[in-house]
Amino acid sequence: MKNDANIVKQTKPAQPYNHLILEKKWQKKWASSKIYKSRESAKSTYKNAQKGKNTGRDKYYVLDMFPYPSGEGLHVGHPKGYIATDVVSRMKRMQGHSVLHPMGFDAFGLPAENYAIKMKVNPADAVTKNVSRFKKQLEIIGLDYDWSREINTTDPAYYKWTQWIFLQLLERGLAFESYEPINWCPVDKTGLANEDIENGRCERCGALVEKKSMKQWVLKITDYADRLLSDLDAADYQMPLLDWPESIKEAQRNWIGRSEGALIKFPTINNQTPNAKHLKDIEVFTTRPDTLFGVTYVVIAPEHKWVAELLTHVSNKKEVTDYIASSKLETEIERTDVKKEKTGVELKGIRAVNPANNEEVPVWISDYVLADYGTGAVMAVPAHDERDWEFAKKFGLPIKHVIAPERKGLSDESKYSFTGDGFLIGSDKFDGRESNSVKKEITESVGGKWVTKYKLRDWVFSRQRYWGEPIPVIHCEKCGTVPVPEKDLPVKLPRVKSYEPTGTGESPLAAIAKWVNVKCPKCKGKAKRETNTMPQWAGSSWYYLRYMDPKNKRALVDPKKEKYWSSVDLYIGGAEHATRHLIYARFWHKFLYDIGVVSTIEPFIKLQSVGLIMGEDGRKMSKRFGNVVNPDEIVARFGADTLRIYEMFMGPFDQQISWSTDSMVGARRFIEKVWKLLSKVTDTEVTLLKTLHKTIKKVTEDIQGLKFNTAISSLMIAVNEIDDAEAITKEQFELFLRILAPFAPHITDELWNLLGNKKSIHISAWPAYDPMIIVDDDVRIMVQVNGKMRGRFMAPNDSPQDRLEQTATALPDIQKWLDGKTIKKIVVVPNRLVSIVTS
RNA sequence: GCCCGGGUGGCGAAAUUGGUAUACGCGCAAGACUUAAAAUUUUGUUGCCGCAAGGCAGUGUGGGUUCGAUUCCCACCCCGGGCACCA
Repeated sequence: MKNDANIVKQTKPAQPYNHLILEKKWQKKWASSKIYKSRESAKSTYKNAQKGKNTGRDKYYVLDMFPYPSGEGLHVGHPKGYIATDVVSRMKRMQGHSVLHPMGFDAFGLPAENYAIKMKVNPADAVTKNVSRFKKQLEIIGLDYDWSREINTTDPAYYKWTQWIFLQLLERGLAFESYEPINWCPVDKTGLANEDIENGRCERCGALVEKKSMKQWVLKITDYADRLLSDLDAADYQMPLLDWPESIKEAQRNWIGRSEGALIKFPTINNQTPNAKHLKDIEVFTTRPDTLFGVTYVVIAPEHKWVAELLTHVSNKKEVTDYIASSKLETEIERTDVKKEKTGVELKGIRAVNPANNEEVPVWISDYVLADYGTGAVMAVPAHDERDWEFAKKFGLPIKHVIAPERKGLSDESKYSFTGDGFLIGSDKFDGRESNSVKKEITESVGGKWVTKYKLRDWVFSRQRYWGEPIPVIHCEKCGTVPVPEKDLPVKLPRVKSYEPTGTGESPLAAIAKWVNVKCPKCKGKAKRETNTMPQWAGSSWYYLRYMDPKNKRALVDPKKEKYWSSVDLYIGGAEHATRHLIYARFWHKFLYDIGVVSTIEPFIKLQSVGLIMGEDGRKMSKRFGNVVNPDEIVARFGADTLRIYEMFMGPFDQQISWSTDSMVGARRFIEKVWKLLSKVTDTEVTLLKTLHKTIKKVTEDIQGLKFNTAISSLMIAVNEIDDAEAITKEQFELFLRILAPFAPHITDELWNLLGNKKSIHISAWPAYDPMIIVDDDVRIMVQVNGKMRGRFMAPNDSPQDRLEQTATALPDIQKWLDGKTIKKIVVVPNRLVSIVTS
């Protein structure tokens, strides 16, 4: 019936769909016609922003987290995010935005270096090779990147500016040398930042992390802790509230870990001498100063310098030093294990004085107190803190209740520590007060200070590895640490034969005398270069700015002192970067804002995380499991358009999902159906307009909202309806092709071309829907009786309520249920339902 | 332990944010085409009862609010993620 040749006047003979020929053809055409070349530049972005209140409305900067080019190449999961940005970027371009959609490579760092060591090649050569492989793999997917802006973090012209930013940090005291013990990975043989550790293990290799004291460069990210936290929720005059997934915001909040509390000084005395000589003050940090009267002892972290200072007054020196030594041997994971039994030693001969009631309490050292949080010492209130409770129980220390859950007094007689809020008891003049309301008052009464503390630690920035940006600093015997003058940047990483980590705490660069020994820039005397390199995250902390320069050459600082570098409008990548890359990049961006280089306070306005694609077996895709699916093979077999449709249709974009090659047939059938629609194009007017306009609305909104799966579903519905119809006009088919184009760029450009269009569909205008066409003339009204669906009928749009009531109650299907009952109430929802309640 | 998500057919998932639960796709079953298979195509596909019309149940579990709850509230159970001896 539907193939009746008398009705369908074909414009073109049907030809078989050959994705291999067709996709290659269009990829070549796009490249030669340069339709994806971005006109956007940092400068034009800035100028656009200056034009009016519609800041950056014209430009649209959509960015993928750039990959590090591993030797294994891409698997089918990697392109998911890239396809998503591609879909958005294509729609935005068609909507008339000046789109910036670039790609580059994050090629410094441990993964690249370890791969090179394993394969026994120089990392620089491995990177070059891997990058070209990655690019080939990306090209066949038909992504609209502007490759003229490609960047590579290992390019000296690039890392010159990574080094430049370091120098700016140094100049402002935000980069400094530290000798504090840091986390050390014994396998990768390098120091690590707090962010590089997962459950006490090296995030890269899984080795147990050790503590090691050594000279380190550290960035003072903690100076930005408050802004990194508050700007997650702050809208600014020039910047909307960050449109980020709540889970990532929350992960950052947890990571930054703000808490408010009191600093309180406990004087210590030597209680062996007759007149109790005052030794020094131990300052503690507590979030519960309301429990101050319940303090029964004080604990200091064993490695704290105060312990060493007090040691001469301690009568059990040996015991104490033994404990300090043994706690040093513990790994981070042993020490911070929640379930670990408490250990500790009392500093005998010393007492601390509770400033609230002048009570003398013992002083202990224990590794349950962390040296690098708060002040490294705590006041212990076993009655109201679970850790202190456990410790007190184990060592038989007194427990004193000072908070009662209810006003009347203790409800449960001290069987456990009560950590909730309540009413003060045994607290002198504060008795009866509500615990929460009295914190600041108690703090003041003992001369304490109300402060804010963060869990965020400063960023350990040195790596004792070869493959990273050299830290641009020179150590002079006379002048000390001297920054490399800006004119001498970049400090190039020398090409070497041996680049394996030494494990000595020095980087392999230290062995290259020719490179290390330099003249001091200040006094021209003998000096040595800093041989540590920057961590993997350095280059990626500002790379999005580099893309904004069309020629990739402009200095990061504008000669005219104009700050025009801006933000990314949409940023897509893995959620695993929540507390690493995304914190570091925000930190650097804010710093660059402070020194006048960027014009915005946040780097990424909208962020979306990609859900991982797992192997068919549900495990992470990995060579190890043999479950890796290669995109090249999928593209060869099914076509890039099919791969794109499939990956976008699999499920909600941010959700983790297992790959299924079998399920790809659905996407392929859809593409083939679209291909066959060409034979339905005719002059005859048919009633598809409403369907098409509804689909335009849905697809436009869904792409905007990154709901690609439902966008494709509505495209499928449209195809099915067009297929069921007898024909479609050229104009209507063109409407459809244009909203499909972002998802399936090759086949749509081919069909667009076959319909007689000369220019690419991807630079055609995105269709607008007509709200008048979308409105339904008749709507379906449901009828409920006592909350159950009992019937339905059609009525003109916007029918009056009484009219709907009448029709509904008169329906035979409904009469049946009303028989013998009286109507108590009728609820009418316009254009939707009539709900009847009977007795 | 604390904090974020989430739990819907055989499977991946939809649901205008309080208004027809299961759209779209996969799979499966039956039919058509075929010597046959693949491909294609048609029909069906939440469960139970029924020849059917239809009825009853049904969105992790148990309660509640409402004419009406996948959606809101309370309690609990599972799954994923973040933080965690952070005082």
